[in-house]
Amino acid sequence: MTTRRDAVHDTLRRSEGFRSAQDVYAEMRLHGAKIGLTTVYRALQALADCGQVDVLRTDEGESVYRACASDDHHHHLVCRRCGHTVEVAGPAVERWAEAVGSDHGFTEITHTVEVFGTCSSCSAPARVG
Amino acid sequence: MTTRRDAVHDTLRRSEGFRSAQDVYAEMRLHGAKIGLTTVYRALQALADCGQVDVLRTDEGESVYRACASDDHHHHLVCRRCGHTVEVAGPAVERWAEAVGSDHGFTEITHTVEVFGTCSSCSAPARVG
DNA sequence: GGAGATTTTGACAATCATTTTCATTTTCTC
DNA sequence: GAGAAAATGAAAATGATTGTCAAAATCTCC
Repeated sequence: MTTRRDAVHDTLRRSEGFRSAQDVYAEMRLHGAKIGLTTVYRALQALADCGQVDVLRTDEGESVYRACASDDHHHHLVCRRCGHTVEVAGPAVERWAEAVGSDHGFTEITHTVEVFGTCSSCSAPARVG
Repeated sequence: MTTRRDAVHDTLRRSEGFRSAQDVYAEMRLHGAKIGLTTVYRALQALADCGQVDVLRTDEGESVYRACASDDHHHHLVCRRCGHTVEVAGPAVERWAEAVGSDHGFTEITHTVEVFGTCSSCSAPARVG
């Protein structure tokens, strides 16, 4: 039974940036979906576990999810204003992380890399008057 | 008045890896310090605000702090087992992040980069028998 | 088609790090 | 010292997330 999970996945796919569980829940309820918050959390976790969605932690400690287009390992360039997200590859970074780790005798190296900025739309000067 | 803050900072400096506020608080109390949890939180935040300690978020959403040797921008190679931490520079990564951002029209670019692994001590085969 | 087993769901309570509140204490400032 | 301003901390509040458990949905085998 994946109806609920699919519904959650769909909601996420319709979103542009990263969304929190509470966001997803609110949006689904808004559109009339009959689903509980607990189920949204479980679906999101399940999706994250099987790699179908990416997870990030906000500065406030909230987990946010995104249904990314790319299945491959990639990173995110996220607008800190509107949340607009671009998936980016960074082979150089992958190699760097691996090298840094093994240089220091570390094994089973993983890394987290996220880039934040203000996207062009958001950095456009606010209309005055 | 910075007595408390200094005490917190000192405790952190004596630690090898990243420590949570609760950790720091427990350790200080253990050593007889008379300080409240609230104050530890406040001191840690203040130290982080003025860049005297680095902050990370664990997978569990806990904030962990570290008094780093380097004042300059740097990243961390953290042992996921024992927490042993190495401060590493990554000029190539800085440039990459900047380039990725501006390529997509983003400004005011920041980034988070952390590398995790198992350090040599921890990956040594466990003694059997 | 149906009985019973299994899984999923979701309302509610519990957890837990962190933050607020607010009265008390400490530390200036003059 | 007196009074103002800042720091402290105990306890309550917050808020995301997780656990509980009974009800509902679904599957399985006859």
